[in-house]
Amino acid sequence: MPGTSVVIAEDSAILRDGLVGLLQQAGIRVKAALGDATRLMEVVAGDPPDVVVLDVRMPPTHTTEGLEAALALREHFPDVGVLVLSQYLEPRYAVQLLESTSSGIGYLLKERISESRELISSIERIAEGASVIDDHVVERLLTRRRIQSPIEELTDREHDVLRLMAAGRTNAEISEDLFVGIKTVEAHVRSIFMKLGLSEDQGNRRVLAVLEWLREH
Amino acid sequence: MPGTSVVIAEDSAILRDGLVGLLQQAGIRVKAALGDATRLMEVVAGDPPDVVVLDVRMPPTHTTEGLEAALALREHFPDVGVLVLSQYLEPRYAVQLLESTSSGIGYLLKERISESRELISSIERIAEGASVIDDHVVERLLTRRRIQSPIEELTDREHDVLRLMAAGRTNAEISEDLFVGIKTVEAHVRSIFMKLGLSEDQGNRRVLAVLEWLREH
DNA sequence: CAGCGCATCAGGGTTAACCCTAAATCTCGC
DNA sequence: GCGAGATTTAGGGTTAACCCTGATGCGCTG
Repeated sequence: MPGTSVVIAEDSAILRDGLVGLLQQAGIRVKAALGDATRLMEVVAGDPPDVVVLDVRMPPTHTTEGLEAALALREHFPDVGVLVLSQYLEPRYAVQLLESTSSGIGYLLKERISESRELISSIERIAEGASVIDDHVVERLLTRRRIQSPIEELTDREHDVLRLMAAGRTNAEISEDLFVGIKTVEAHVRSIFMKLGLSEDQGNRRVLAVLEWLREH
Repeated sequence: MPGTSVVIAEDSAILRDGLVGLLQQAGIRVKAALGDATRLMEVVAGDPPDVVVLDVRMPPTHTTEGLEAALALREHFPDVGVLVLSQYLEPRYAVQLLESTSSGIGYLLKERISESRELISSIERIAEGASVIDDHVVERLLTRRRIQSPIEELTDREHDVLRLMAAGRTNAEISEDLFVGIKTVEAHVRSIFMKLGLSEDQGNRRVLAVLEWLREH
């Protein structure tokens, strides 16, 4: 697949340089290599590549700029593939990407790209319209669905209470925080325990509920 | 400082390639670029560079291979500088490195090397025998010393109790686990609260103690 | 040896965290 | 409107998690 073209957006100079080198060596044409996402849209608009390769976290806030850029790209340029590189295992981002579209999307972990062949083939498959998701991410998603945390069964209010419990607040403090009675908080707490399967007397349920909450956050 | 020579050990092909490119472009001679630390010692022994640049986490276990390699290098080749690149902020590693020697050591965060100049100058300063520590790491170390977690003040037994508390066990269960009386566990718990500064009646002390424990583990 | 910290536990408190039942709103979809 | 679920709260329990005081024995150190 000679002639595949890409635009890179990656803030780390080392990684950016490494990507450019690897891709060019593989016969892929690098149209641009940006250090942030601010000018990404206009660069792509001016000279659309086959695939945009970008990092999830980028300046200025280093949170989800890359992801937002990816979603915006898919909206305005559906024909341009997007390969998101992530430092960590963040299935939520991958899910959000997959929900936005169904093809021409990739989500790979940087660590996993020990073999440059993996990266090259991923880009070429995305250019062809396929989707490439890191095995680790897929596995996590599948196991999550199976052993799904019952924490998602909680209502909004119960979430509020559990969040404050996880912040180390007492029931009395939580009732003040939420402007409700202590009895109400107790009722929510009991409901939380039930939904989390902490019914019987084994272990400190309050701590166990907090641990469960922390596992998801 | 023309003629500075380095050996690179970095498992990510992208980063490794990027490093080689950046350094060569800056006039630094790259004697070797390895994907893991297994052959690092013999490569360095065969043709000692001025500086070895390596990642903290590397195959096969991706834990502290890089760090151990760095310590081993300092021991056998005190004249060879070592620059450790870390993905995350892990002050412990930096401390361990600093304790092993006092010069020719560097510890930088990958994210921080947005400017390649920073990397180049760091390598050259290390080649000259200086030490380079990332500002963020230094800051964290200093603030840690000041607001040092009082969790280290705990005795062995108190650690046992807190660990079980963090596992969601009740006092009664802990007393069974440790083969002591409930009153003993209660005494330890009270002592833990006091040492962690959770004396006042604000917040659920048990949960807060667990959170403190989790922060260190 | 005298002192100190640690670990152990008793006895006797207080209270926050729990359970159960019951009931009043409110919203929402059918 | 009517049932379902969410949210709210009362009243009246039980218990685990706490506090305080005091005591014993052990090992280490000055």
